[in-house]
Amino acid sequence: MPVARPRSARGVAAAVPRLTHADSRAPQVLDAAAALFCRQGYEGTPVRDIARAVGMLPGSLYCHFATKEDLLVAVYLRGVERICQTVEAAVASLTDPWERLEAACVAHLEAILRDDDYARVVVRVRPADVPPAAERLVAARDRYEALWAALVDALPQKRRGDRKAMRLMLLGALNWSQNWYRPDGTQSPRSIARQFTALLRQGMESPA
Amino acid sequence: MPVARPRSARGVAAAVPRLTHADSRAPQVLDAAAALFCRQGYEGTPVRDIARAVGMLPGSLYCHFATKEDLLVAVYLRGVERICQTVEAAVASLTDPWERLEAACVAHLEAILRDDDYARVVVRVRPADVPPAAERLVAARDRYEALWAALVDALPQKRRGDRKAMRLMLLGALNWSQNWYRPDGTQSPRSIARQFTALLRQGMESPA
Amino acid sequence: MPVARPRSARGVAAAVPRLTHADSRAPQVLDAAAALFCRQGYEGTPVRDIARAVGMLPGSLYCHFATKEDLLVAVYLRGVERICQTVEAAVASLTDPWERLEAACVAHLEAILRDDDYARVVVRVRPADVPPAAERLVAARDRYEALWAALVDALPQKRRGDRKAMRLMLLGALNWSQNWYRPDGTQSPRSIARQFTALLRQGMESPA
Amino acid sequence: MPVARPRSARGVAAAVPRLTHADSRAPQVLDAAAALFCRQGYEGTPVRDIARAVGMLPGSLYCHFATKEDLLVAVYLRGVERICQTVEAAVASLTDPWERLEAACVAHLEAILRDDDYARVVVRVRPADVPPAAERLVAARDRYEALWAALVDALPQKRRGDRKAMRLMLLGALNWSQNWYRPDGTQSPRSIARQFTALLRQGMESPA
DNA sequence: AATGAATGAGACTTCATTCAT
DNA sequence: AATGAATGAAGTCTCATTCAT
Repeated sequence: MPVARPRSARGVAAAVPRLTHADSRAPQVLDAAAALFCRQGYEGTPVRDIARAVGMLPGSLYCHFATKEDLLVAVYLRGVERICQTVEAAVASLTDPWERLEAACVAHLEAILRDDDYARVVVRVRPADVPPAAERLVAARDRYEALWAALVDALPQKRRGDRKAMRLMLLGALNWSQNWYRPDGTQSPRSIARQFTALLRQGMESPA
Repeated sequence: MPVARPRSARGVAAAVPRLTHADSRAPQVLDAAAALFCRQGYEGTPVRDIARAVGMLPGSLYCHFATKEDLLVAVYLRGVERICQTVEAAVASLTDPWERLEAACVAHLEAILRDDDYARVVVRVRPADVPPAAERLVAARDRYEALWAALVDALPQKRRGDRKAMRLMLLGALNWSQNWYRPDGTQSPRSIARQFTALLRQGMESPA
Repeated sequence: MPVARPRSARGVAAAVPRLTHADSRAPQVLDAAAALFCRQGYEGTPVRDIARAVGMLPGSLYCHFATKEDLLVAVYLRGVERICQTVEAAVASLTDPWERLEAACVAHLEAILRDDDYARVVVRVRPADVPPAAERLVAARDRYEALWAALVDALPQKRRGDRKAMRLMLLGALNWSQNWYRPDGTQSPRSIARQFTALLRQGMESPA
Repeated sequence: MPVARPRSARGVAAAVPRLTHADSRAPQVLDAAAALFCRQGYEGTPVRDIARAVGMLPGSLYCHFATKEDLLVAVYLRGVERICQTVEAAVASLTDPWERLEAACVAHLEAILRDDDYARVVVRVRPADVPPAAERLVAARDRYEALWAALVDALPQKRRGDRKAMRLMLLGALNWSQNWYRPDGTQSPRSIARQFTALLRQGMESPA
């Protein structure tokens, strides 16, 4: 039974950066959530951590997002949107199918390994971990994969094969790199992307 | 659902009606934990669920494992052990390097997609989710990957390239299939494994 | 979600964007609070619901009422005032004591079961639920009960008996009807009131 | 609600009141919940208060009841059961219909005003306050009311009238007394019950 | 080996209220 | 008069773990 708090004024100077309306901190919340979700996972991140990261109390988050789940959905959808744009931008000026594919791989890896917490969440969080939102997440992810399907379908293909299998192989290999990539290692996202693309193109048996 | 008894053989039974060590239900607990961890993840599985699956109360699990983490470690280590054996057995009778690789892929996929909850846990659970045990888990996983390194290194290679990249690509693509594989789909673990291997061997540009 | 405008007509829009006092939405807030308190109770009604019902934000309510409690008190007092007037008006033109009592019962029931959210709150909300305001609420309710005491005391009484008991019985039975009355049932507030009055007048043993 | 005793007999009480299995405190929890629900209502009672009343931590309650709601349901159902028994016992040795009715009123009032916290909850808590359990509560309450219907139907009736109305009037008046009864007043549950019954039997117009 | 009760920390969320704008 | 963000306390509930029996 929460009791009315008496109306005493609250002390403290105006030095505290009390924010104006225009300064909605929802974007900051989103950023913090993305940063934590991609590092600790969804279940592994208490809302309190997100709140602390932006200097709020846990309850204050609910001014901006109705539930923790909504927060994840917002991050995820934005992640899909961003990586779609990133990849599309990366291939926009190219015409050769293999060049386009390689550029997409580079962009994808740079995003999910280094640059874009939102995109990282898309790869890190399993939709099935958040059952009530799973459908929407999967739908979004599918949009992104459609983009890859187009890239793959554009490749010249000298031999019979399942393009779908190829897409699954490539994207799986790229995504899984989140599990082993270390930023301080010898490989860069770009170099990994190139190697994977080359392998896929020529195979190990091709002559130099 | 008794599974192969864990490593060490153990002492004799007492005369008292106490259950002998051989009757220990630890293996059942381990099975249940593997089944749940690989489906719901480590954090997503309450010990209560594991207990219920074997008809015990939560507290009773602690007769067999000191902590939930220990339980995970036990499952994980056994998972590595089993998939090592599975893959080794699959390639044992083969000599051709590519045949060996393909057989390994088939065995790996059948294990992590269908047959072996322990192995599935190895692919599903991130060591980083369980910080205090992470090192041991990674060490075990590395043992398994060494096996793949050997398989890959044995391949004849006509062109320069990073064999490590190839291993990471292949294994990543295989493991990631846990995220999209559906048992009721048109593809079987075996057919996926074959496609991936062929792609890696010949690339998309090779002529038929 | 504009609510029926309260009694007074409203002047024309001023040139100045500031609203005049006549424009105050306090009455609408009061109406919404009455509607919600009588349906969901005091504790069961978040201020947010009240705000939403009048198209405001929760904080904006505090321009009109210092606390949620004040809001309840305002509703409650007005409820007492209104049901007093309603009942008084209903008996004003009658002189026969039993006719007056019956008319009062009809008016009371129509108010608390159907017509008057404010009056309903008086019956629904327990003063003890709002300790700091309890005294004022009870005092108001007592004013209303005094009215009933007068109606009952005016009855001719052939036998000894406790008029207070009679009042408590009748009013209790009427008020409790909030717990079982269904608007779509076969009984109307009026028919219930008549039956209760008749029973009280003649008892079950009286001959027809 | 005694729980099955576990195998071993129990030693003497230790100084520390550590309880044995046989001492399940579920009944104490239920008692405490009944005591608090009937005084503060369901929503007005935090589980923490119930826990403190039995010297537990809030979380510990969930060993015995899955949710706060389940706790209420358990209290409520038991309340119905008890007041049914109380009233049935009170009328068992009587044959005269009016004597039986009066005895029932006395028993009912003594229970809901003084003796039986469980029964008080049945009168105090509105099923509609607990939507997911409302149906079960109403069903239980209906069982009790059926008992009253039988008592009322057994009355000799000299004039036409709605027995249902009579039951609703009487029970409503009795139940509402929870809102005004004060244990330190001049009236006892018994005296109230007698007055109400007499009024209902003879009405105010009957001669002495 | 297993039980059943209890713990204590921490999870997400709600809510009346405040306040600069 | 109203907004929108934030507060801080409190709410119900979960969960790994402990321990006497």
